[in-house]
Amino acid sequence: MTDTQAPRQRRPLTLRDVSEASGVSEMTVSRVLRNRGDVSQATRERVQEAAKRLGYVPNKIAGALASQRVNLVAVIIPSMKNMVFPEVMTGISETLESGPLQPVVGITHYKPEREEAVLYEMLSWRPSGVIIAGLEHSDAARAMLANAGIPIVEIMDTDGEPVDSVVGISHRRAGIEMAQQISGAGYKKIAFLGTKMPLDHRARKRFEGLTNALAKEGLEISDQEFYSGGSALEKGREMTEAVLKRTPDIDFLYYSNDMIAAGGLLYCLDNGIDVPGQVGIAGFNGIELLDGIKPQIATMDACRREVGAKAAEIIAKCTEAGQSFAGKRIELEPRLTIGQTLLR
Amino acid sequence: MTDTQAPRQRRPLTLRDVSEASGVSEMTVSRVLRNRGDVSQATRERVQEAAKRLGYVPNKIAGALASQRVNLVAVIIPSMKNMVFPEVMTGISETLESGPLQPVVGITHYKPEREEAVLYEMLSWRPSGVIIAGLEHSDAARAMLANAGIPIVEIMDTDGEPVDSVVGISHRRAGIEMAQQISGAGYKKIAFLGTKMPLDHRARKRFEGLTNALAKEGLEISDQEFYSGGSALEKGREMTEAVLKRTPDIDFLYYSNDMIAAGGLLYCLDNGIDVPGQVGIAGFNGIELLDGIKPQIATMDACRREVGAKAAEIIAKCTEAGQSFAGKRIELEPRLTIGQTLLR
DNA sequence: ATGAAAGCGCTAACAA
DNA sequence: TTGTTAGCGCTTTCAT
Repeated sequence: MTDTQAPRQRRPLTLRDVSEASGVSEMTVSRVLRNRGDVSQATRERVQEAAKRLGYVPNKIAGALASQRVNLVAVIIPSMKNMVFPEVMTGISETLESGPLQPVVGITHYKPEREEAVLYEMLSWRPSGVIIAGLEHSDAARAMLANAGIPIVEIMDTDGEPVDSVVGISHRRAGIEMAQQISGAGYKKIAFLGTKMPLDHRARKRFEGLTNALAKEGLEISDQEFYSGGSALEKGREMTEAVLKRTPDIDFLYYSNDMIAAGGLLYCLDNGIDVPGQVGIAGFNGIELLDGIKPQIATMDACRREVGAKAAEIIAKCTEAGQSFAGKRIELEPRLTIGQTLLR
Repeated sequence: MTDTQAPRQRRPLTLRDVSEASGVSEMTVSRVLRNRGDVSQATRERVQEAAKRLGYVPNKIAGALASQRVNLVAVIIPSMKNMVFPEVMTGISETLESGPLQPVVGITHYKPEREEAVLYEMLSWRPSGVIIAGLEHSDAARAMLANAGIPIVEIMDTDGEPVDSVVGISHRRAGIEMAQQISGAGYKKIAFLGTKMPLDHRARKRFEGLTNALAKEGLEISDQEFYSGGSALEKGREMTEAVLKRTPDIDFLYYSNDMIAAGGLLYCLDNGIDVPGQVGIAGFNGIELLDGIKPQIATMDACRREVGAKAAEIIAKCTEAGQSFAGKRIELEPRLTIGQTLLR
């Protein structure tokens, strides 16, 4: 166990300390530590040895100020409470890891005023780019994004006008496609169960897509049930029970996410309700966690990881090229899984 | 794809711009924007108006360098791929939100060398504190932590010597307590199913606690099965099938997390295996998501949210008090849930 | 209550 | 290949 015995100093070490310890100018030390410019092998080694011996850790704050380059990407998402955004984060992290950029996360709790505050906070670090969930922002937030002078990628949703770039799926289309599956399978009495939607724009758009498409087939939503907070699996059970008791002839349950759909499925199985014969079920998200549930739930994959990866890629490319705007529009195809809870 | 006409590549606004626009010195503008010092109401309003009109966003990089204060907390965790760390993050975020501190996350993928790199990276931002998962770090990482001159909180695990503070549960004790439940219920042929453990120190400690405690009762682990990657629910099924086929007289399945335990439970239910009569099942984590599964799985809560909250609190208090060391040790009590998959 | 001057620790640009 | 000189945009300190 070779301990590098750095003294427990109060004042953090600076380049000057390394410079003095190695007898080389600060500038050359800086060059060595960043692998920049031509430095002789001998000098390089002396500097590296000194830095390591002292336990020097560079100060990025100073470096960023001097170079006008901040290798941070602001990531602004509504929540960490279900797997959706952690998965997006995973895609972002994995993509950025190969380069110099690092993600910094801000959570909005689905509140526009929090989003505004978090965005302001983030922008004050002068990040190299912003990845932000959704296309709906307050006017002030949009203004900040538009004037930040850095690439902005709005993610998850493509139904609307982005400030700069957008990566995601069309939730309207997702709702429409599911409606086609449902009506195509012959279901007639359809219920929608989901989160309270005033601020969950993506769930709202799926709902709108669904109802519009059903309307074209002469069908309409026969019952609805909403929740907020609590254990999703448990809420799925409760809401399903409420709907089926209130409207016993319901023959299809469309949930706004897979977790509540799984709760609903478990409720049906427990109560001897035949799925998909008597009642069909579909969710949304393609949560990998649930792949093991039998019967497999019909769902659509929101491509969360890929969304994160593509968004990060846009920022990384812009940063490399020194551009402050990308103007890309990437609409991914949500993969439909029929599973065994929807007749075909 | 409509291109917005926003003026790109503008030089970001500085205090000087606001100063000129409001006819007040930079210093006074700075005071207004930070609510520091005495500034007349009239000046204050003029400055705020100008800042808002121009859309000025302060530069924290410069502010941090000048003030030697960086309101960031480095959070270093292994992964975002299951709900454990996002929940810890939620606890941290919620606690920090009321103050000036902001979390910055680094992911290690359970790799010591990544941990070292991420830590170095993080420390170079000169954060106000570090929250890092686990007590096992490379010598270099420990040295960096010890010499950083800021409060360090190691989280999730209390079985070992922290650099500074520690908040978590004892995984050894968690294993021991579960062993007592298992043997107390009369199970004799016990299998362990979990992640490959070389680097998952916490799962390893639970395993050790379990085997030691079982040994005292004259019992030992009769079979083991490990996995890595993939859908946890699915893996739970597969591993369970493998174990039960290989060792048909197994009467208890102890899983290293609730998700694979749920997969195992579903496998048993599908195959007409009586739980908990024929085979008992227990997991670990108290994943709220799974509360809706019936029968409810026996598990122990790792207090993830609370761990995050307490850790953040320690950093916040230290920062407020200007201290660089806390030396706190907070061992939380994992709550045991017997559920209906373990006889009593 | 307000302002002027002097850095914070580093890097860009140029000089030697 | 190495060193010198000016800042980066803000806050600290001290003067007014």
